[in-house]
Amino acid sequence: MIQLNYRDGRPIYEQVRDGLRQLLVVGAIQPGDKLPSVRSLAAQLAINPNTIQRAYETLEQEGYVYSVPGKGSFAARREEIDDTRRQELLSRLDELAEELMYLGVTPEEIARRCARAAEKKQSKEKEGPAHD
Amino acid sequence: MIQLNYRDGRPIYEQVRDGLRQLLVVGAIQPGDKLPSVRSLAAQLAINPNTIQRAYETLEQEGYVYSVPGKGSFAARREEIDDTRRQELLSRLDELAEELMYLGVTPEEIARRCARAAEKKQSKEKEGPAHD
DNA sequence: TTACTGTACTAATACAGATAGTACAGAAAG
DNA sequence: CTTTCTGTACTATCTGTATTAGTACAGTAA
Repeated sequence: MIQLNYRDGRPIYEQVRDGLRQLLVVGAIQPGDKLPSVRSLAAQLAINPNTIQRAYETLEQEGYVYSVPGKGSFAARREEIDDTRRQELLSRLDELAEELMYLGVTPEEIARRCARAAEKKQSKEKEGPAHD
Repeated sequence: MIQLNYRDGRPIYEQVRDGLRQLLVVGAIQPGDKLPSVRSLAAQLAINPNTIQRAYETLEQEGYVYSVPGKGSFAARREEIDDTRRQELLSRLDELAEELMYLGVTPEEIARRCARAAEKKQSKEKEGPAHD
């Protein structure tokens, strides 16, 4: 489900967080789906449950998941995701585009790559149940 | 010249590295220009020279600057910058666009932001001397 | 020579990531 | 109710790394 890389300089909890977010973005985990429990995922990845919990905490702050004590953690609907995450990504996009153009990449090339990513997403898109 | 933020979780040498790279990208530092020496910049920012040196090392690996013992560190020409940096940025762009569209941002909006960044760059662009 | 430059070490400190262990409360199923 | 799962909270401990401090060497230029 998630691949850890101990040689990577990034902390484990960040790798778990980014890995789970990626599963949500590509649709491997649908809105409303139940995520693995803190303890089960920790056992599966052979790491400490506290590390998993930290990853879930940050994902909950971003709005990607919500947790219910005693029940579990679940994938949120896209509409529920906090706008601050969107704004942060847009800021990163500006910096990224600016540096890419300094390196000689044309705006057309950048737009082309974004469009290609758009095609990859249109092949999915289903409806997930609400969580109320 | 560079603003340090000790509350930020990022290491100081990363803040220095990113700050210098930003100065290069926006054209505040032109190709061929001499960068402040390791010791002077360290004194200016009130940090240890070793921290500055580490920032310069990584910028040199990326190809943005080159250092000559006894003379100083200089901004490289854009053509000299290693292609691995370009490829890494393009990969990040793909992930960024994918998540942004998951959050409801349209490809048109993404392209519009990139175009705006392009306009900001066209107002500069001069010629810097070579370093041979 | 003198003073600057980059570079390369070592040692010590401080902080964050990660583990281990324990504990508590809510939810679901027997 | 009991059992078992769930998320959550807290402390203690170990480890790696960021950072500082200090020293040293070689190349460059006035």
